Amino acid sequence: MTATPYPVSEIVAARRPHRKDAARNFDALLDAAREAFAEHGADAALEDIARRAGVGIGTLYRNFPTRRDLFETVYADEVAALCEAAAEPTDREPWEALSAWLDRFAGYMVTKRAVREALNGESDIFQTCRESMYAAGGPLLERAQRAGAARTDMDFGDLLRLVAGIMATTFEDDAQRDRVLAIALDGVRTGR
Amino acid sequence: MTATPYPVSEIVAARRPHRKDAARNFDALLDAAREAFAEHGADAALEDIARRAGVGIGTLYRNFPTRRDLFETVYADEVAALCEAAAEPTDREPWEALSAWLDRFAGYMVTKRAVREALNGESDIFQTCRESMYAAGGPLLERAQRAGAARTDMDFGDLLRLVAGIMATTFEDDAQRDRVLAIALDGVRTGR
DNA sequence: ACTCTAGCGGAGGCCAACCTCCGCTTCAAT
DNA sequence: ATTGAAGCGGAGGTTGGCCTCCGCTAGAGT
Repeated sequence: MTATPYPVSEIVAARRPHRKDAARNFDALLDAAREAFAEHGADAALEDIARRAGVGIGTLYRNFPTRRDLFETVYADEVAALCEAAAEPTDREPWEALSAWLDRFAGYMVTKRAVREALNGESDIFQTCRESMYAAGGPLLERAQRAGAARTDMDFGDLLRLVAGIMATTFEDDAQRDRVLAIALDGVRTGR
Repeated sequence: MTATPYPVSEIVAARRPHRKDAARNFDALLDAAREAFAEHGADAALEDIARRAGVGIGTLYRNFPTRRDLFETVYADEVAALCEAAAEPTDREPWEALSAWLDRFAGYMVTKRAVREALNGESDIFQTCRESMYAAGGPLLERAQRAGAARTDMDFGDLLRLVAGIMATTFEDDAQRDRVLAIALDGVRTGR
């Protein structure tokens, strides 16, 4: 529970209202939106989100004047959590540490696909998210590369997209997804 | 131009009307839909598709009573073309032949993402498509495996999803996409 | 306790896309 | 050439999500 170590964490904090009831509604809306986007994709009905959160549609629009606003905030909130996960100190092997974080990243991406494609890269917030993400996860790859455990002709962006792409696909079952992800990561790993 | 070598080819052929004007409209609608789906995703407006095709909305609904019908037919049409590409005889090395076909597959998937996610696996036609696809492309992988050029602890389905997932993601530029795809395929390749 | 203001909620107008329906047109079989 | 049936198209009713607006509620400072 450290204080906003990444710029992306500020994005949500800055929007959160001060009054108690308003803050509660804000949180409820964010939760409801996350859930609805995961379930129905990017074009989930805003009225449904308000209903899930137990607030009026007016309250939703006050907090998030546009659909895009809501997307951005949900997304930033997720990314902030992910960054904090990467920052937690670990005593694991370089490859293990990287691979464990990628698993976590993969888990988030399963539900975040819809949001990502809706914002489609044309957002300021996107830039901030990317920076925070790189700051948080990049060192994990670099450490693995220095240890000779990961190929050096790729960068962290390549790696994220590789994993994100695989997670965005539907598989027959989780076993197949894991198998495919493992094969792809075999292309990344060196030594061993 | 051989006669419907794969079951999937029958799907479209069976729907195509016999009267000359009707057949022309059917083809125009399919083209327009393919284009619209690639451009606007799965929720392209049907009225817009009819307009592109230069036919009335009534004609669209007569040929494709539901949105799903249209999706399925467009998708089946694409898959049929892809299967024919795999069946063309080649004198290339096993790995080269596989890899070249996967490139073609990748190209199709770029635009087909929307359709795939809309049908979301819950379609009879999907099953037929998969069978034809496996019949067409599976031998390419098997040949590479027998030649010791591809790992044997994966099947053709794993491979397709690996490629499909990567192609479904957005990249900074085509170079990054190619780089990432190459890394992933390094995980598949053996020997060399 | 009092006040005053930030915040609440949902009725209702707007609009865009869906889909039906039916009078007109065009094909092709005889 | 005739004719009847297959096909055409788009007007318009229907649905459902979007967003505004304003009278009411309840938090927080004094």
